[in-house]
Amino acid sequence: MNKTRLHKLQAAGWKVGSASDFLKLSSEEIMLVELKLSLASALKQARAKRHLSQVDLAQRMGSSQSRVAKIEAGDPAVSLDLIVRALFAAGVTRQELQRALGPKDKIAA
Amino acid sequence: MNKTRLHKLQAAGWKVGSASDFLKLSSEEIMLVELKLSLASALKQARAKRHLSQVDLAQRMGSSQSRVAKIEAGDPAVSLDLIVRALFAAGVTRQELQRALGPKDKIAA
DNA sequence: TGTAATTATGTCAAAAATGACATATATTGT
DNA sequence: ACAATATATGTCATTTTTGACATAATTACA
Repeated sequence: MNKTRLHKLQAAGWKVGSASDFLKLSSEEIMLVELKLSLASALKQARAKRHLSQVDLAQRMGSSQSRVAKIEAGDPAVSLDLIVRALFAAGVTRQELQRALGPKDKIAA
Repeated sequence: MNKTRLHKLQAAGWKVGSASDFLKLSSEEIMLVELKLSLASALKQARAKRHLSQVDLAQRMGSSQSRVAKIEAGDPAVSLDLIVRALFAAGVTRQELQRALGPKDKIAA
């Protein structure tokens, strides 16, 4: 998930200690991962609610079944873009997406 | 933004008409673009509110000033992942992110 | 006005993500 | 148990995205 970490120095030096810097970056990455997992979960629900198979959804979004499976499995090598595209393809509205970002994900029948 | 479109046929054929299929894909892509633009806007606000320069933010997220500029400019070749990472690096909470997804983006002083 | 700081734009090699495919493993209905 | 159907997992060539860098344009402030 990280890149060419700790190169820094673009303009001025130091700004943040290396230890807290490390922790900060980690926590932000954790937030992103958690966000993705929430949306992956929301996708599973949305797809189930509409009785779509992974193949169906893959067709709708111009992707493949295996990729849909990976999205729902929370595969780290899946972009947020793809997850959100899947949600939209599954018929999720922006408002529903917003709700899915909330603390408690309600399971509507 | 699209890929190897219209290859289809994974399992069964047809499922959706090509015309409405085209429109559907377009509308979903539009939704994604709009979402990105909203978040780009939210980032600009968040960064301004905290008096961070693009260089500051770039350092915080281990990226570069030019990339931050591109995020905020709504450059289509910027991933949702990067946008959200920028928001988190700018100190935006998940709850605030949720609000930013709402219909009206309130401009808090 | 100048000049320092900030932001915008373009390019590119390297890194990451993608769709497609094969195939394994459930799950469901008979 | 069997056969469909659905989902999971692994691999890989191609496409997309990335950070870095150069540099232009804009803004702020003396």
